[in-house]
Amino acid sequence: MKATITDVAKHAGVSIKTVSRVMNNEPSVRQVTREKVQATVKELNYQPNLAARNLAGTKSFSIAYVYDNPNAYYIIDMQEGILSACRQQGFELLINPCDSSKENITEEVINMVKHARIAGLVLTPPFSEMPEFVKRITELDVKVVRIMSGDVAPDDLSPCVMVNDRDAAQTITQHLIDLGHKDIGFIAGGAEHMSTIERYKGYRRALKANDIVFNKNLLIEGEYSFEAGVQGAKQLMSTDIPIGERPTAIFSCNDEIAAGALFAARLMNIAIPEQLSITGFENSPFSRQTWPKLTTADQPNRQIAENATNILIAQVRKLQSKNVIDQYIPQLVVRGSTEKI
Amino acid sequence: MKATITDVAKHAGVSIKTVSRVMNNEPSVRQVTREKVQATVKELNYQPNLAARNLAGTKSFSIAYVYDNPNAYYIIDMQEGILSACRQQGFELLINPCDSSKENITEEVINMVKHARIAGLVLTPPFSEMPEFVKRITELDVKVVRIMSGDVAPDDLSPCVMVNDRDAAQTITQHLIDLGHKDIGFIAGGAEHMSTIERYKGYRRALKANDIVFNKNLLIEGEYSFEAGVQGAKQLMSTDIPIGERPTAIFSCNDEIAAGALFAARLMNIAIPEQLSITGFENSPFSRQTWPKLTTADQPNRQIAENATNILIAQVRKLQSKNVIDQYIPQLVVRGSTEKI
DNA sequence: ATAAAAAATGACAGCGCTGTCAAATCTTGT
DNA sequence: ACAAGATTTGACAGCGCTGTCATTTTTTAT
Repeated sequence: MKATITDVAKHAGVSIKTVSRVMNNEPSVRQVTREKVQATVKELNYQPNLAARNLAGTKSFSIAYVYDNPNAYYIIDMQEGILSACRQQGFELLINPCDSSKENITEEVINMVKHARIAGLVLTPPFSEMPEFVKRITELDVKVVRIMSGDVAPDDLSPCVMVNDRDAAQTITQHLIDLGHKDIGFIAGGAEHMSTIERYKGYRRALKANDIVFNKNLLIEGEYSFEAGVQGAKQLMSTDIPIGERPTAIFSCNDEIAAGALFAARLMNIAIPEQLSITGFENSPFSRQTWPKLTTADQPNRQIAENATNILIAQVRKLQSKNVIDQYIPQLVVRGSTEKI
Repeated sequence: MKATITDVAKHAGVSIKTVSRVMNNEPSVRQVTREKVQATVKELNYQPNLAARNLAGTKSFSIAYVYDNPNAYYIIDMQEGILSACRQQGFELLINPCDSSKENITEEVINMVKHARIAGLVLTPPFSEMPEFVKRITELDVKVVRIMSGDVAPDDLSPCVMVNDRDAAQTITQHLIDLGHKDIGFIAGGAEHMSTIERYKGYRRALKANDIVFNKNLLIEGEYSFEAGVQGAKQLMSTDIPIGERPTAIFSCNDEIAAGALFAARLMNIAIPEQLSITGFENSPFSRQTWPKLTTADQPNRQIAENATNILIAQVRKLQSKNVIDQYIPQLVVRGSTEKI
């Protein structure tokens, strides 16, 4: 029924070992032989049996996705991207929900990696941003790829796919400035997230580029939640503040915060976007579930994950030894929550 | 390093075949022998190698989760429940995001099942509620478990874990009635979802039980979205309707709709819960991200999925041949969005 | 107690592949 | 043209387990 390596070998008139060599991109196969085998593989639609490979060889064809993130939409997107790359390359995906705040989480993941004979790990925040954790993992005989916020890799421990939140945040802020806003509030996410730091830097950079003096009263420290958005907006738009000193726009560190800010504005009878522009970040379903819909920044999570996984697999297969660093810049999506002043 | 079946056999003083029999719960092993082996297994912390099992045997130890659902929170919960059961029972989980509206999705899934030699499938809505699809799948040599809305299984094709939305909806409605509400609006989800039908039935049943006449002007057909909630609430609370005829409470078919309704109420300057009580369903993160927080119904998705998977695995291992039907009733969670009239 | 039937156990091949190592073939320099 | 070396190819064992079937042990019937 399903073609095996023996079938391919017979059809191609070579030994199974030669087929094995071709399938594993090993050297010491003449070009003509290689092509002959590859043609047969295609003809018979041969796909190596993963169980047999894992059993026979010392190599592994398992990739694990270790995650801990309250944002289900993000996880699902990532997972599907990773899965897509794995399927295409004949790897299997093991998913591993973990609690990153757990005392001995590092040991736990290390055990898992050893026990399940994992070839590579895909890491997203917060794991990708835990230096000690990453260091310990990379000391093992496992390849790692990190997806994280920033423009350059923090070290050379592994390939990285960087999400340039800074540039994207600058673009969003510039969008507000272009609309005539000068007093732009900033509601931060949790300071433990690199993304918050990066987005803040982008915001500051845009102000600077436009010679707008930063007003620290417009900065609200918060966390990535709806509630924080509500509180932040209330604080920024408080009636205790003279009208002229209230911001005319609010940069929220993500869509959830923005939704909260929008909500608060509504409570305070502030018209959006007429009296106040609000921006989000992430282009999550949230950003389409508000009224007006949120101007935000879109990052193609699925694609980022697929790309990262391909980089990881290239390392696992030793096709690439140096640590590739890739970068994505989230793109501005203009919707109804921002308007000219 | 890791114990193999040979190690266990040697330690226990039996042949590997006997160990194999014990591991697979096969008959023809004396009780004393079985216990001796089991003790050794525990002592050496032996776990059968999945790759070898899949390779050698005709049986499979792979469970697949086929899903298609826009609600990421639901999927993540389900997935983690399924994963937990699989881990405990030595099965592996393959995840399979699919597009249920695709023309030939049935063929696609069948191919996948055959190709990957899947032992069992976990199905959630919408797949679990597609009779033709389920029928085709169960004709294969694959076990299936369905998680779906209802109180009794629609047929005997597979074991089912039923989520009794009807009773839960009745409880929610009763809660509103107990608070003194008589004019209770109902904003439906998509009619293609069993859950919508069931929740509607529960709502009607509660009215009937309290001798409240159903007013069809209070029924809004919608879909599971924030926007539908906004529109539904606007319609129900329209100023075109004489004040006395507007509802004093709204039953929304899920939290997302409820969040929309809440939003609309805010727009119309209707105080929640003073002037209008609103209920959700599902106890999703949504229900905690509104102000006031939503009164809703909680279903332990993770646990439901774990339980369903255990039932599935029991079938796969032939420990259970008749189709177990289990039932969960979502529980009322009272929060700030409902109040005495 | 003994033969026949039933139950328990084990020997061994083989699942599809990779790793090792030996054999065959091709290059190169003279 | 030929040996020495380099490259390519293949034969075969074995990964850890299950399925088949033969063998041993236990039970049952006489």
